[in-house]
Amino acid sequence: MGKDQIPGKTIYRLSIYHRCLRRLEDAETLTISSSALAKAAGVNPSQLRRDLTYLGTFGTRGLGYSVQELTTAIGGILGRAHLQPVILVGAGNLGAALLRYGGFHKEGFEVVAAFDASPEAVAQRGIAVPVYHASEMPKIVEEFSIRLAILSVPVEQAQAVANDLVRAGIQGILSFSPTVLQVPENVTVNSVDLALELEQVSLFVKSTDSALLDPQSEPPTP
Amino acid sequence: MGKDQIPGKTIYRLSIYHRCLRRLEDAETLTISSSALAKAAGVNPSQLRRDLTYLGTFGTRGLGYSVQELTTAIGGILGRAHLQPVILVGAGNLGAALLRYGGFHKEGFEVVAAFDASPEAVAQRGIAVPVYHASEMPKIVEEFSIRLAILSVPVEQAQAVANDLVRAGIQGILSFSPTVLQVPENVTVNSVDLALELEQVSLFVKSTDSALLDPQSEPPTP
DNA sequence: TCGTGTGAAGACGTTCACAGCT
DNA sequence: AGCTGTGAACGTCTTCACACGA
Repeated sequence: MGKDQIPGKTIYRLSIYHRCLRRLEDAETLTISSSALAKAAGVNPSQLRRDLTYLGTFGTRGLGYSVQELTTAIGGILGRAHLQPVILVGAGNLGAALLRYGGFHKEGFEVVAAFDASPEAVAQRGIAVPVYHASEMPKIVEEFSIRLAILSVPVEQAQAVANDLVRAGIQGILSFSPTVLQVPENVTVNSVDLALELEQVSLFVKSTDSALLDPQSEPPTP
Repeated sequence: MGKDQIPGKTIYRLSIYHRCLRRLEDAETLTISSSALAKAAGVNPSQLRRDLTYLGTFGTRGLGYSVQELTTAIGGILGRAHLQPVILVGAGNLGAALLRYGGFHKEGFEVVAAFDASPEAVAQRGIAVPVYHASEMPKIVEEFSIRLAILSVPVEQAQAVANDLVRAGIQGILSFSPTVLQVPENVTVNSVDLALELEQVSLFVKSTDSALLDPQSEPPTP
């Protein structure tokens, strides 16, 4: 089929642009230039323009882009029509915090249920989401046709629980375990390893005085 | 100076290899082949070997790598000699969870102090780290020569607090705010945007049936 | 004049494929 | 036979630089 697929990195940046644009909409800005938006998003202006060409032609030469048009165009690609349901597995320390985190909802996700090995213990205040025993997970995933899961169980259990999720029909996992999960290739895993991210910062800081590393790409300093 | 700098992406993977190797050490494995380690780390064997050439020659042809030697060699690059002190700013929902998170310590970091606008409110159980008022931050950063900070304040305050951190002498920031922080170029920022990461998973999941995106790079399915 | 859209160039990262050591 | 180390090919991403439109 069409060879005009959008590269993964562009998709990632489109999400960032979309965030910035929504903030501009709130500020009732009407138009913005590639360089201004690029600065807000922490990228090079050329890159921004290149990324936008995947959507078609939206800018007005000599003026910039219509904030509203651009927001709609990117929103169309990202498909934020309705709230995506998500489950969370492992309502421990980090998991409970994620349940209280408002950021997911703001980006169009609704955590509809949480699961834990001992749900009673999670009866902490401030958690509005129902917490079930882990054994109930497959039933609920099927009942509500849920495709996304947040995995925040201890490392030792991560692979086993991931297997359960895949078996239950989950197609995308956001994992917080410091392990590489082995899953079938039709399942998408995105791993956020908090300690590793901190380590990267630390390495690039040291690099300034020891000059051993290449201050490139990933850790951005915009 | 030497032109043989190690690329950022390789550094990132070296951290992953190091983790895997330590796990192998615990399991008392003596040697491992590039393909086995690559599988555990979720990368291509060629890539692993290429990455390792930045460290020199460590493998034994026909056999593989000595787990211990490799661990030491990578550890040397990553410089995990002693515990790095870190502060955390913003001990709210997510921040408090990070304070209780053991993963940082396991990777060689010690969160020595936390700061919040209302430290009294953070007098929750289970937090071993002292929590000070935000105004005390510069003093403590200087006193203990701290270079790294974890930033987990609400979005609206993120840039202002980041400015404070930079002014206090912090050189590396791990931020959890969904904004691009503007900092001087001698300061490293690594931004972990939880909602964005979840969104990426969602987009790559949808891509399987709508076939619009390029299932490439970033979201790994090893 | 200002800022977009884009060919072309360049830098970077990944993977192949195989020579060579054990 | 097995597996590393690496030249070379390939593919991807980024940036430059400038023509063109408003």
